[in-house]
Order: sequence, then structure tokens, then C-alpha cells
Amino acid sequence: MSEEIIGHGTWYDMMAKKVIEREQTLKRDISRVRTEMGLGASGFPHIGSLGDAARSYAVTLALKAQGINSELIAYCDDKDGLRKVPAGLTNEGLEKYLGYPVSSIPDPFGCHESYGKHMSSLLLEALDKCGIQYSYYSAKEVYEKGIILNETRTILTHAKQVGEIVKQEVGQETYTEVLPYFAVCAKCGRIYTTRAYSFDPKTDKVHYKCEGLEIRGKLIEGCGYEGEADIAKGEGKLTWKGEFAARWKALDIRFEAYGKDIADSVKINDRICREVLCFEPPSHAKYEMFLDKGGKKISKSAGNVFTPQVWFRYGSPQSLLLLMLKRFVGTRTLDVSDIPAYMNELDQLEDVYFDKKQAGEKEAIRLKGLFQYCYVMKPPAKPSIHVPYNLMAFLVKMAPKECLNAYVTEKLQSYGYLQKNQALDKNLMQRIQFALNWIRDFEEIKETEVQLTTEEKKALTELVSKLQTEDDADKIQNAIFNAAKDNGIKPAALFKVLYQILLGATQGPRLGPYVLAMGKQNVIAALQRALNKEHL
RNA sequence: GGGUCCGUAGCUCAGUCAGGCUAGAGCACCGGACUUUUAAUCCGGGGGUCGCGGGUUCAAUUCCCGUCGGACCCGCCA
Repeated sequence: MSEEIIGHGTWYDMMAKKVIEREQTLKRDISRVRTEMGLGASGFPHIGSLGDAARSYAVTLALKAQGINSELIAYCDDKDGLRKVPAGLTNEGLEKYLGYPVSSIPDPFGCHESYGKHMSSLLLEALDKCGIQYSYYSAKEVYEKGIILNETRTILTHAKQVGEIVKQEVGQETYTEVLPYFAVCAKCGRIYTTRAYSFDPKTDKVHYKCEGLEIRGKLIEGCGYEGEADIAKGEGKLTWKGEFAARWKALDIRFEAYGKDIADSVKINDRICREVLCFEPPSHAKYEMFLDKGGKKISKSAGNVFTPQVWFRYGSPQSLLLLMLKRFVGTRTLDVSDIPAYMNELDQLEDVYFDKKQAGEKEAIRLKGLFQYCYVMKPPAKPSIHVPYNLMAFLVKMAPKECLNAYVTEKLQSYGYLQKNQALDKNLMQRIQFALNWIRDFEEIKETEVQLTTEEKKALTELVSKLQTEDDADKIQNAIFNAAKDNGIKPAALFKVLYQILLGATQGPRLGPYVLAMGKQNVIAALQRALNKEHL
């Protein structure tokens, strides 16, 4: 094994090296090496689509670290047709737009110029939050401006060869009869309903009929129109079996990560790219799907799709990048409940990065590298204050609403996370917000019914009468211990009972001060309720 | 029909994609310490055929082949 460490010691650095070596072998110009990601525009972006971006961008960063000029291309599939009305939008009257290019469907939310723009901007917004930089290309513009015209023309004039490749690779025979091109029907405006039958390279016109198409057992009906589409004006698009190849060449893409769901498509496009367009396809890296673990309800409005926006409610963009980047192989199952773990793990990485925590030599390099990738190579200059997520959630949950920040500040000071008189900083405020959202959405405080023993009842009754007259935190604390001892109960057991009554948890903050913070009368009332329930 | 991933402590998983110290973490559990334990904290402990069988190698949890079990993708469209 070679002991030499490449770049930052991560998989991405290794990949970048392979890309460079391949390009050199191919004797191609590497003064600019582009990576690419596909930007879906036909539904709410699943959090997995961010993985595609994050991983390709990490390779771009790795290339840059090795002195290569690189950029990520975000290619927006806004010319794709709407195949299915997404969950969550079933009442927006979108059925009538099935089969239409998403860029020509009005935005049901009314805030963007089209349905496609709305959806793709959700993902772009997430990329921005993560600090992922990209050059944006819209398929619509790419076709209309003729950026991809030469490649489209070549593919259509070699349609027979393309059809043969498709047949050989996946056994599908459609394209031995039909051209790999979807024209937009000039009459009804749909794109998936047309079938392209012939192409004339002299006029750049595709002859098509609007016949309809069955997608997932559902037929989208065509209007029967027969006409000609001008490929130079972007009056249609290549089908996916051919389009990747065309844009790889047109945009000079050298690397693209892809999910296993489109593995066959990539295989076909690699051959088309090489054999028909005479362009060596980009280096690839295949990754597994991102699956929902399910179980926890996610969001009311977003149609239950786990979007990046959902993540950002409870965790930082860097923690999301950590999830995406820490491991390349293997299926990633995602669940909102994993977010705290990733937040904590990022803190641990930061400790390694700032040498606060020791790791093996090779391991340390890799972890520091991973940390830098999570911050898209702009890591913080100073360590931040790490408060474990569950502690923060706990504090926020316990804190009286009116003085949340003060309560949390005081606790953090007494636990030593903050110096005396040190205030909350921006980072901690952010963490409080995450914790607040978390508690609000998942951990409603409920008053649980508690089975009380006779001794416990007596102890609680004593405590209640003591509370009436006591206003000092320490004395209240002592009163609890005394109430336990006087009735032959272990203090720990009584505390547990109290926490269950007051917080619905088996443990909690120091009760003396908390009783006061919560409002003594409220506590007394809660205890009375628990006692009364028992009497029934 | 074709293909991919996963299987490691009681649980959840890391480590495997660049083979190399005694295979790790969190939680759980057990024991001990601390006058009243409050995020408790600190110290210690038990726990593992790394799914199974072969192969390559000086060396395999890691690479290759096979096998069992679980999950997923493609075979319309994208």
C-alpha cells in the first residue's frame, strides 16, 4: 500500500485524482474540468437530490485542491414533462397539465414563473444554504439557444445506431422504430404524447404525431395532431436515452455522480457519447439510493417528502453535508430523528479539526478533510461552543417560555459550557432555534398519569404544603429530599415521580430552582392534579 | 429476467470505497466512589465465529468467487 495521502485524504480526493489521470490518458485539455448534477424540476426535491449535488461538488472541490480549475454545472431538467401530480398538490388542478413541460405549467404557488422553476428553486435554495457553488443551465434555454444543437442533430441522424445501442444494452426496442426525441406538440402543448418518426437534417425538422403515452399504467392522451418541430428552436428535447450524452459533450462534462436508479441510462448514454458523438464520456461514480426510514411524521405542507428544507429546520447545512459526504458507498436511510446525531458528529469532527481530540494519524487527516468538505473548504477559523443536541433540546424543553434565552444561558454557564457573564453567540442561538423546532414538532410535553404508592402520596402532600410557604430554591430542593426521607422513599425515586408528573420525563433539571422558574403555583396545581387523579 | 447495497457487542451503528497495531463509539447492563443523585459525574467491567464457505495475500471485517438472509433499483417515463 502506498502511504502517500492524496489531497485531504477522502474518497473525493481519490476520485479527483482518478479523473485527472483519466483525462491525461485521454490527452484532453484539463485547463477546466467540469462536473455535473441533474436538477429535477418535476416535484418537490427529495433530500437525496442534494446528495447528488454535494458529491459532485465535493469532487469539484477536490479537483481545485489539486490545482485544477473546476466548476459544477447544475443542469435543470425543466423541459421534462409532468408525469405525475406530486403528493401534496393533488388539489391544485394539475391533472390537466400532465405531459406538459414543467417550464410551461403555471406555478401553483404563484411565486415563480412556472411550476418547474418553483420546484427547482427549492433545491437551488438548499444548495445556496450549503454554500455549494454552481453554474446554472436550464434545459429549456440550452435547447432554445442551440447550445446542444449539433449533438441533437448528430443523434437524430444516427438514430438507427442509437436504437441499436439501446436494444443491446437493455433490450428495449422502442428506439429502433421511433426517434429518441420528444417534440412539443404545436397544437396541445404536451411533450410526452408525441412520437417522432423522421428527421430531415437539411431543415432540422422532426416529423411527429401526437399519439399519447402510457406512463405507470396511466394513459396521457394525445390530441392526434401531426406536425414538424424545429430542433434548432428548441421545439422539443432528446429523450433521456441520448440526452445525457448530448449534454456531456455540449457542456464538456468530465465527471458526474449518479444514483443507481439511472444506472442503465448512464450505461446507454456512455456508449452513445463515445460511439455516436465521438466524445469520451465523463468519469462516473454510482451511488445507492437515499431511502426514507419512515416512522416519524415529517411535514404537514410538503406532501411528506423529506426535503432539505425539513432538515434545515432541525439541523445545520453542514450537518446535512456531513450526512451526504461521510460515506459514499451503501444505501443511506434517512430519518429526521438522525439529525441530532449528525449535529453531534460534526462537533466531534470540529474537535479533531482543531486538534482538541486525538485520532490516528491517517484517520485524523481524513476526518479533518471531511470536516473541511462539510464547510465547502471554508471551515471556521475558531472552534465553536459545543452543546450536545439532546442537552440543548432538554434545556429548551424545560425552559419557561417567557425567559427561554436567559434560562438556557444560565444553565450553560452553570454547566461550564459558557463562562460566567458570557452571552449566547450566534451559533448557540441557532442551536437553540433547532432545538426549539425539534421540541415543538416531536416532543410535546404531556402530563402523564403516574401510579403513586401510599408513601409517595404522603410525600407529595407534605411537599405541597411545604411549597405554600417556601420561596427559596435551595430550601425547596431540601424539602424534596426531606419529604422522601420522612416517608421512607429513596430520594431518587421521588425525583423520578416528580419529573414524570411535571415534565413527563424520568429526569430533569435541578428541581428547586426550576419550581420557582416554572411558577410555584403551577407546580402545586400539577401536583394536586396528580394526587386527585389517584383518589378517584 | 438483469443489477446494486446491507449483514460487525443486547440495541443503534462507525470502520470496508486507499488491506496493516489488541475491531471501535453511543446507548443499555453490572460493580465501585462521591454527605442531598438534579444533564449527575468519575472510575472499572462484562460482553464479538465482523452472516456462512472458499480463494488471493507476509497479512482480509476490508479485495475476489460462491452461498444464506434482508432491503432496494432497473426492465414504462424520467
